[in-house]
Amino acid sequence: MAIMQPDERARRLLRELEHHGYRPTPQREAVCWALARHGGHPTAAEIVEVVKLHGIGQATVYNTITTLEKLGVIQPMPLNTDEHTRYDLDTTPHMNFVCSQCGSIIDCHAPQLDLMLAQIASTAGATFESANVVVYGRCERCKN
Amino acid sequence: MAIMQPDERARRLLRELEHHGYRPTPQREAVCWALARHGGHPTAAEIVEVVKLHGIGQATVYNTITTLEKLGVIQPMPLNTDEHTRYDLDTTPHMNFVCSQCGSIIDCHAPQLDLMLAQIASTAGATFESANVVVYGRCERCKN
DNA sequence: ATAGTAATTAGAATCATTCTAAGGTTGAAA
DNA sequence: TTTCAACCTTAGAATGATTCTAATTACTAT
Repeated sequence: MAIMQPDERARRLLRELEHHGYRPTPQREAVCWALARHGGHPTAAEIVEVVKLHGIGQATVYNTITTLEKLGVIQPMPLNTDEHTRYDLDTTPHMNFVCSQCGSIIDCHAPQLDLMLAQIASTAGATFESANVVVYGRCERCKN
Repeated sequence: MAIMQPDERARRLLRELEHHGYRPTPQREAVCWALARHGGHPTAAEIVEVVKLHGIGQATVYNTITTLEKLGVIQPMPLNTDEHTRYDLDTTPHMNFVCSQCGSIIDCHAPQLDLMLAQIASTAGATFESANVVVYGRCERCKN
C-alpha cells in the first residue's frame, strides 16, 4: 500500500467520526491532526502534549482516541517495552517490528499473514476478527 | 507438544531460577507453584491472591515474576482486553487466540508461524528474537 | 429564543505496578 | 561459633497512566 499523507489520514479519521454521528469539533479535529502528523505510533500522552498548546484538555484527547478506537480506525498496540499504550493508524494487515535495542517500531506489511492467522484460528474452531502481531529483534542499524 | 503437567512446569521454573544463581526460597517455590497450577494465563494479581494465604507479600510475587520474565521462562502477554498483564508459561512458538465475547484465551500452536514472522522481519533487514501474536475473534462456543 | 442533547474540561479518583527502607535469612570464612 | 556481607522478603508509600465526576459550554431543532 502506498504511504498515506498526514492530511489524507487526518481527513480519513474525521470522515469516520462524522460518518458515525460524531460532530467534527475543533478539538476533535486537532486530535486527529496530531495523530496523523505524528508519523509513527503515537501515545495518548504525546498527543496531549501537542494539543494542550491549543488549550485542549487531556480528557478530550482520551475521549477522542477511545472513540476512534471503537470505530476501528486506529488500533491499540500493547507492547512489553512501553508503559504507554501506542496506537497504530494503519489497520491493514501487517506486523509491527520492535527493535529490542533502540525501541524503534517498523510496520511490516505482509498480506499473507492474516490469512495464516485466520487459518490457525479456524483449526481451533474460532473466527478471525483482528490481530495484533509484534515481533521483537534487532533492527538493521542495531544488529551490527 | 504434549501438555506439561503443573508439577513438571513448577519444577522447570524453579530449576531455571537455581540454574541462574537464585535461591529456591519457600516464597519463590510458592509463586512458581501458583503460576504452574493456574492452568491458563495468570496475572500477577491472581498469584498474589493465592500466595498471600501463605503469608507471602505482593512485592515478592512481582519480584519473582519479573525475574522469571528476565530469564525468558515466562512471557508477558499484553492484551487490549485486560488491565492486568497476563503471563504465558508456554514460550514455544504459538499464537494466542482471545475470544472478543467471553474473553477466553486459547493457545494455538503453529510451528510455521515464527518462521514466517522471521522471514517478514528479514525483508526489513531485521533479526528475529521473539514474537507476541494475539488474534481476536469468536471462539467455537461464542460464534453461534 | 429555548429546551434538550452532545462535548469539553479541570481536577479528583483509581488502581496496577514499582520503589523504599527496614528487617530477616543464608552460607562461608575466620 | 561468630561474624559478615550478600541476598531476600515485606509493608506501606509513591508513581503514573488512564478513567471518572461534576460543572460548564456549544450546538441543533423546533
